[in-house]
Order: sequence, then structure tokens, then C-alpha cells
Amino acid sequence: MSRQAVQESGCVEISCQNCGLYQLCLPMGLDSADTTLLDRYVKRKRLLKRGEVLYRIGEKFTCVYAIRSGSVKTYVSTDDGRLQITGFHVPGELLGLSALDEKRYNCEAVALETTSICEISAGCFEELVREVPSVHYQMLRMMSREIRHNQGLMLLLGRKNAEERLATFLLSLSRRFALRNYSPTQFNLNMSRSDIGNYLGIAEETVSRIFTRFQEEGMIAIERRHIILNDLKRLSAIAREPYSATAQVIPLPLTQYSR
Amino acid sequence: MSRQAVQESGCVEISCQNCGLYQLCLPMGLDSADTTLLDRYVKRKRLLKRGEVLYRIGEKFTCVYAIRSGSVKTYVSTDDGRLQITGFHVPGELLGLSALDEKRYNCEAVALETTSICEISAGCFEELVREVPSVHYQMLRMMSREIRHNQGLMLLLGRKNAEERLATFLLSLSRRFALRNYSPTQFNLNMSRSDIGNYLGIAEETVSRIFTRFQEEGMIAIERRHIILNDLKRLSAIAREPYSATAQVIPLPLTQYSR
DNA sequence: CGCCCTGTTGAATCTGGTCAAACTAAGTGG
DNA sequence: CCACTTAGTTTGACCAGATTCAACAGGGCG
Repeated sequence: MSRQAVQESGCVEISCQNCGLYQLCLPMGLDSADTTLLDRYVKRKRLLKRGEVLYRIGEKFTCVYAIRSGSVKTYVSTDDGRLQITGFHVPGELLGLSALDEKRYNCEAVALETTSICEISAGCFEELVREVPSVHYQMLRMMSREIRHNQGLMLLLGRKNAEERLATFLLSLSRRFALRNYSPTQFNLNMSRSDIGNYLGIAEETVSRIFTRFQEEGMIAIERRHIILNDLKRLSAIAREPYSATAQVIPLPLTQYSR
Repeated sequence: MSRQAVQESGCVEISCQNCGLYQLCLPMGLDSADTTLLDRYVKRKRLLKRGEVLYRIGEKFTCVYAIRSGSVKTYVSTDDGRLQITGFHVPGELLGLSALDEKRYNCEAVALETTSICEISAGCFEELVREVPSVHYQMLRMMSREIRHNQGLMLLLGRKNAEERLATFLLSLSRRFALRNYSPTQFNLNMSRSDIGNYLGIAEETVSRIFTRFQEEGMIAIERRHIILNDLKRLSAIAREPYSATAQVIPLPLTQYSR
């Protein structure tokens, strides 16, 4: 039935080789038989342009999505349209899992740039999780990670002032770059000040002001979207990272902000 | 091995009949064979007094906990000891799931009152999830729910002012009571103002002030910890609930605040 | 070249935090 | 039973940080 779906969509040529689900599961001990199985479940591919919506709040839960390339932001909103960005998502990550409970998407997903997505129907997803044990446990871990990420963000939103938020944000980027073997002290912020502000719960003007203050104090050098961190120690002192700084890396699943 | 653990702990008499895991899973289609299986996995029971710690941030992930009775708050913290309460948890809920990914607890759990807990070792938990399909999918749904809850809280913390936060909080309690067939307009707040403030990311003085303001405006009547909601409509208007108000109930897994 | 978008800066304003004090209820011990 | 302590709550005064509004600078692009 899922194979049929693949054929219907005219996307038979699409293997799962480069899709997020594959990337996600392979390092976790899936053997090739499993990945062949994966292929069966991927329904079709979608290509989104910047600003296009993947799913909306309240919409029925139809698919789980895996990002192949590009990046996506998710956000929730109030009655009167105020948005809170809850995450930026990159290749290898899954979207829509938080709809499993209520069978409705509870946040909105929008492409930040041209983005390629694998679609897995909700039914197929359940089947997949049931039939492939290694995928199954991997799902739990992924959701566990998302919960942890959100908790870090709540701490930031609830208890940190604007300076601390910015410092935390910069350090989190720095660490993620270090993990990917990019420079931890020099990179591009490829999102707008307003995105940063929204994510951190402060006005974009405040973001600007604090960046310039940090610069005046010599901790950073920033020019448009390129930034150099001159004093990680001082930034750390300001950021006031969570207790288990070693274990709990960061609440920021962001896109690759360097190049 | 898990059976052995049960016997070692001297808690053989404890069946899973009243433990959270049982309550959780039974309505979801577990048959009695499955629940017998469940019994095998519950290692032992713990009894916590008010203020006692169930697990700490950074501690190794050893167990998943199910609340039998009482209530527990979880929180994360910064370097310098500021806390952010991330949830209040009640019977039937599981604790510790967000440690699945990193194998360390990333928040701290403390009993709010005398609380009875079932303990399931991490290894047994994995086995349980692997062997009992109905439990497995249930886990995914639980974590999905927690993510949704956290997203609502992030929206509140990032984009709402103090009045809106309080109104949201009161309405969420009201709805939960309605679900349990308690009065949605009259109940006890059995947590301190400071707990409320911490949870909502505002000072306890601000909580007090806004409660009195709401009272002056006739929307509520409050006396110590007993509260009457006189005007749900006006509260809703202030709260500015998320778009899909129907689908997305509330970000507040709180304890029974009425009696 | 001129327009638009993003980002920066300044000034006024205001929300909410902090500090301090008073008050209440509930214990606690003599 | 009463004096005393303690924790929780409320209230006022003051102030800092952040928002809002507005103007402006500069780069990228048609």
C-alpha cells in the first residue's frame, strides 16, 4: 500500500538514501535490510520555497516529514497573531512528531529557504515504527531530545535577561559549529535580527543594541551577519548556562550558520 | 532479572494495579497479559515527602518513574541557581523520559507533597517498550504531548505579558477541572504564589498584584488559595489563547487543585 | 540611480522587578 | 492559653530594563 502510494505520486526514483530519516537511522544501527524497508515507507518528496508552509496549526496530522536539505522554522502563535519560534530545523531532523498525540499539528512549519522534504504518511509511520525496532527506539530518543531542547529554551525565556539570552544564543551556535568542525569563534548569522529576537523572546531592536554593546566591550566583532567571538569566557559568564553544562549542550537546533 | 529485582527490593506485594504506568496503558488497549507483563517490570516503589528530590539534573539516567499518587514539580536551572519550573505532574504521568537521549536527567524532580512513585529501571523500560507494542506507541504519544505542552509554555513565556499569563493559567486550570467533572469556575489553588510566578516567569509580587486587579475588575473572587472565576469570557479575551483553542487544550499538566 | 529591506540608533514610555514593610494564618513551645 | 516565630501573601515606592515609535544609514538589486 505504501509502495502503491510511491508509484501514484510518480516519485518512484526517489530512494531514501539522502532523506532525513535515512541519515537519522543509519548511524544508529540500521542494517541495509532496514533501510530498504525505509525506502518502502517514504511516500513522496516535496520541494518548498522560502516562506512556503509545510503544515499549519490545527491541521489534521497526515504526515511525518524528514528534512533532506534546507531549513525549516516552527512556531506557535496566540489568538492575535503573535508568533513564538520554537525551533529551527535542519537536514536529518523530523517534523510533525508532536502531532502524534492529538492527531493535529500543534505548530506551524515554514521553510526558511528552498527546502527538500521527505513525506511519510502517518499510517506508514506507525507501521514503520512498529516493524523496525531500531527506528522505534530512535524515535523515542529524538523526542526526548526535543523535550530537552525546549526545556532549555523555557529556562532562557523565563529566567534570563536580554544580555544573557544573546550570550546563550551565541555560545550555542559556537558549540554547534565546533561539533561540525567549523570555527567556534567566527561564523555567519544567516538569519535576520528579527528572527533572533523572536526566538529569544525580545525585540529586534534590543538584539541590535546588545550586539553593539557586546562589541563596544570587545567581546565580539560583528558586521552585518558575520560575527567573531573574541572572548568566549566572558560570554559564558554572562550566559549563565544550565548546571550540567557538559551534558546539556544547547537548546538550539539551528541551521548551519557558517560557510 | 527484572523479576529478581522485584524480589530483591522486598516489594513483591506491589502490583502495578495502581501505578501510573498501568493507568496509563490500560485504557490504550493493553490486555491483561500485557499488564501482567507490566508487573514484571516495576522494580520497586518509593515514597517521597514534600520537598524530597526524585532525581537531579546531570545524574545518570537509571530509572523511569510513574506517579501513583501525589504530585511532583520538575524544573531546570541556570548556573547561578535560578530555577524555571517546567511542569507539575500528577498520578498517571511518567517522569524521566527526557533523559532517554543523553542518558542523564536534564531536569530536577521534587515532590510537592507526600508522593508515591513506581520505579522502572532504564534497562527494563527499554525491554518493556520493545516487548509490548501497545506500550511502545503510547510512549511516543506521551512524549508528543509533553512537547506540545512545552510549546504552549514557550509561547506564554516568550510573547505574553503578565496579565495574559495569569489569565491563561487560570483558564487552563478551569478546563482541566471541567475535564475531571470538577467545577470550572470555583477551585483551590493549592500551590504558592511563588510557584505560580516561577512557572509563569514573573515575580510573585506581580502574581499578587494581578490577582487583586482581576478581583477589583470583578473577573474573579480570590481569598487565600480559593478562587472563583466570575467571567470566563473576559478572562479568555485577556489570555489570548493559541489559534486552535479547540484542539490544543493547555500547557498545564497540573495537580487537582480543587477538592 | 533610486528603491526596498535590514539593521542601527535615539528618545520617551511603561511594564514589571526589586526592596521594604505590614499583615495574616498557622504553628511552636513555654 | 498566650507570646513568639515562621512562612506566605499583599501592598507601596522606586527604578531598571525593555518596548515602542520614529528617524536614519547602508547594502543589494532592479
